[in-house]
Amino acid sequence: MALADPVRRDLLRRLAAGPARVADLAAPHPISRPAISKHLRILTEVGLTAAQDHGRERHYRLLPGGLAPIADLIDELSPRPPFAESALDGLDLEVRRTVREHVGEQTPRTSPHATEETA
Amino acid sequence: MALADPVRRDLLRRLAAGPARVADLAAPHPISRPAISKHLRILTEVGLTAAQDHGRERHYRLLPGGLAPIADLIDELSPRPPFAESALDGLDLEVRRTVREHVGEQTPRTSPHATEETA
DNA sequence: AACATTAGTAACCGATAAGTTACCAATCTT
DNA sequence: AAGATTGGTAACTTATCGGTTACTAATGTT
Repeated sequence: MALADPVRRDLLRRLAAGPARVADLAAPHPISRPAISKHLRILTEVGLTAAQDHGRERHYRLLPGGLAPIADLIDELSPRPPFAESALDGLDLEVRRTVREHVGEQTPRTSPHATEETA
Repeated sequence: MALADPVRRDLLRRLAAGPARVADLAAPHPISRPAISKHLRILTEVGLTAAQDHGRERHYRLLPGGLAPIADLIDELSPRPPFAESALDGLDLEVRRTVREHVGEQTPRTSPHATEETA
């Protein structure tokens, strides 16, 4: 994903404040200009930015539409209206939990990763 | 970023429909179960999911709050109300463009990446 | 008690990604 | 026209990532 890289996110934030030349975009970053160039290419390829040449400089700007796919994903992952099924699953879990509770047990296993709750 | 991987996005979509066991989460994917385990660890580390043990099975569920950071980013990148500065930059670009227009020029350079507009 | 099932860890491998330096092209400046 | 500025490409290096197989632990089943 294009948003995966912190440098790229930074570039986008900068561009959210308006178009900018490559040199200006690169300035705040400790990495080489070719590296910035690559990031800009990636952002452009996925439709998040676009460029316009003005003589020897190139102005990049944000294409807000490019965010749509991610926006879609996040609300696809927000079980807002129809959390009916979800609620049922939760009920199911609750039932099983309650049942096991009455037999008495602990759950160690091989130090599982961040199991937080061991209901 | 955790959302960078398609498998992970799939797991999240599945979990959006309610909690699930690891085996069920792994089933639709052609990759090995340890690979799924890794993905689940990553998702859990960034706070997108959580797990509960039920005997020998482990139920993962979505933690909707985990999406906040990305949600924040996307609307941070949406120059909605204060696009005043942006508008000014655009104007500036337009001015320079217009000026150059009257001198006559083409812009080839070394086959730049997806320059689209060469105003 | 023996076996099957569920799931995590360890160690390793190949591909990808992000960075570097060196170089070139085009445009502006003087 | 010479030199400086701007920005992209090429080739390479290294670190990270996603995957694999082999193994182990714990729980459930018969």
